[in-house]
Amino acid sequence: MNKHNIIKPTEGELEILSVLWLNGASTVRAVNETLNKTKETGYTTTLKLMQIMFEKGLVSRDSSSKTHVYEAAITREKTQTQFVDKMINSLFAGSGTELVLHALGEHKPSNAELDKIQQLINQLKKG
Amino acid sequence: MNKHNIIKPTEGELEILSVLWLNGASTVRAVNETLNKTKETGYTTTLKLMQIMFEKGLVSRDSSSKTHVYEAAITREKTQTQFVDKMINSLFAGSGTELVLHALGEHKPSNAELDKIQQLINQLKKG
DNA sequence: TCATTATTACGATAATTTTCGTAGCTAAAG
DNA sequence: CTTTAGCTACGAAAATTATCGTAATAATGA
Repeated sequence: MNKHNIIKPTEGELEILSVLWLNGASTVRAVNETLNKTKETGYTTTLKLMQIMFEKGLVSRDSSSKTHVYEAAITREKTQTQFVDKMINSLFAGSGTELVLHALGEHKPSNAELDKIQQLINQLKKG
Repeated sequence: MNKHNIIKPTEGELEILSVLWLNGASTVRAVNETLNKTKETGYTTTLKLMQIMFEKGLVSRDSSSKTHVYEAAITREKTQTQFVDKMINSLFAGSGTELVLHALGEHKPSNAELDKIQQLINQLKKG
């Protein structure tokens, strides 16, 4: 429907997308099994959700063989941006910096990771 | 119901909480007017939502006078943590650092803000 | 060929969230 | 005292999301 995904995945859809991003193209059964590691879900429930996602354009599928193979049709990066933006606006008064400070405070990264962040900061300062 | 807010506000509820966090205790009318600056919403719609939020414990209210005055019952900070955690898990493979890097890349902060972030990083490295 | 198995399609239902109309109450204005 | 205006309560409906049972279909192997 919408060429440029203004469609915001629901929470359930996001879980499925996560699996697809992580594992690549997968059958419904494979996705369902992955989901069941953390959350009990019926096969047809997952199937139905993925069919709806197909209609919405969130996933594509190869239906050449009986067992369809689904693939994420939106990138992880775009979706991250979509959600991060929404959250910054609704919870951090529009300030990305606030979000960064909050995240750093809550999830203490290792020194190596801190270095990586610092590197990006230096780069941003120069640019 | 739940002593420690495991209750996740819906999107609509979050918008109302944002107004309450920003403006402090407010009447339904005041909240509704603020909401209408960016989004058309009927008065009774906002009222009903806030009543439901009261039942859920998301807001408290002073009903001593006819016109009730509502106040956020959960802190912005706790809610931020709740949503940031969820997002890190569902969209950033559990890595807070990834979220930070993404946010920095998308929302280029000013140099002053970058300094503030760097300061926190240095502090974390030492601690 | 026939029975078994795995899969999709379809539709119905439940659960949740959002929206709004209307009634009843109260205070203030006249 | 009566009318008017604004507010809450209540209930119902619409819209969205999540769940699952069942039928139809195709593939597999005996």
